[in-house]
Amino acid sequence: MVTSEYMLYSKSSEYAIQAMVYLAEVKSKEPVLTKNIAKEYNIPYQFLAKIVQNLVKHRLIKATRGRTGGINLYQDASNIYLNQIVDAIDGPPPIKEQCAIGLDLCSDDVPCPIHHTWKPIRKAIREMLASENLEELAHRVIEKRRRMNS
Amino acid sequence: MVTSEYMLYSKSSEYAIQAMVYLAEVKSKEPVLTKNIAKEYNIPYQFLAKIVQNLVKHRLIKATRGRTGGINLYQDASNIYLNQIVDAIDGPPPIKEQCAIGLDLCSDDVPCPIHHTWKPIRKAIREMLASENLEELAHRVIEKRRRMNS
DNA sequence: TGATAATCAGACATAATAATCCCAATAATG
DNA sequence: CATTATTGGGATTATTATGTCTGATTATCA
Repeated sequence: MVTSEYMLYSKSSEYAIQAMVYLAEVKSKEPVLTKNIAKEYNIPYQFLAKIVQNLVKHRLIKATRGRTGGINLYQDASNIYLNQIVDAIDGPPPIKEQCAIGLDLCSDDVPCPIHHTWKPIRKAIREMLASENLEELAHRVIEKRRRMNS
Repeated sequence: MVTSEYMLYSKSSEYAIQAMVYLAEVKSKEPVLTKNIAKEYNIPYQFLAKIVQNLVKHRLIKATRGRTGGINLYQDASNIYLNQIVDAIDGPPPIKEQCAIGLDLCSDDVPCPIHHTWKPIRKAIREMLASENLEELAHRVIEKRRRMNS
């Protein structure tokens, strides 16, 4: 296999995050073209268009149809967190905690072999996704650009 | 999509870990049947057989062919760590650190938007996989069984 | 030595994810 | 009102991960 790294979410979610960070970054009142976002981040346009449709359904993005159409954030960037995006695209996390090693039945009482090590890490990941909002992320992207061009 | 949880390794690696924990658990001098492991953990037999072949090539398991054949750990369970198994099946981790958000170019100097939050978590995952050895895991599986039957 | 039972190896099949295509619906503009 | 440029949405294709089949090879045992 050719796993690159630990997977926190699907490719679709990754693209969704990138697109929404872009929207937060440009802060445009005017609708932004999905096409342009796709070009900017090298995302296959048609594929991103599909993902955007999904984000619209979940009211994370609002779309304007027609000639001068495009997309915008549905609400203020500071109110949108990564986990909302991931949940919209990949679906919400499972109710029951999953055993990292794939053994069914795994709880605090009857833990799987790596339960106690894995649990705090999973918690950290969840908290990371739940604490990062688009406005912060956009700021950092801008900062990153600045550094790279200096 | 239907992502269940954060993916630390492929399904193949998961099965590989389960099989090797089983071997560590039974501590049999005699070769153990792949078929029995598959049955015990509900792993598709033919698929597990493939994975086992791979583990043999990477000298994590030794196989005995012929009528009384089967598989055993290549070395003592206390010397085998999870990351070795995952690396054998999924391949070693990438040289360059990957950006969790899929933006290329991401380093301590020019970090991606979630670089500082993600980095310590990734480190924790790596350390978890590098610190858990099969003997420990096997002990805990046995302990788990005991609790479940009481 | 033939029957049996295991791994080995490569081709094949299925399912999930990722990506593409095509056209309808919508809306601005000359 | 025709043209143009956008999103909407269903069908299709491509790629990758997962799983299966079949036969060869190896070794034991009656």
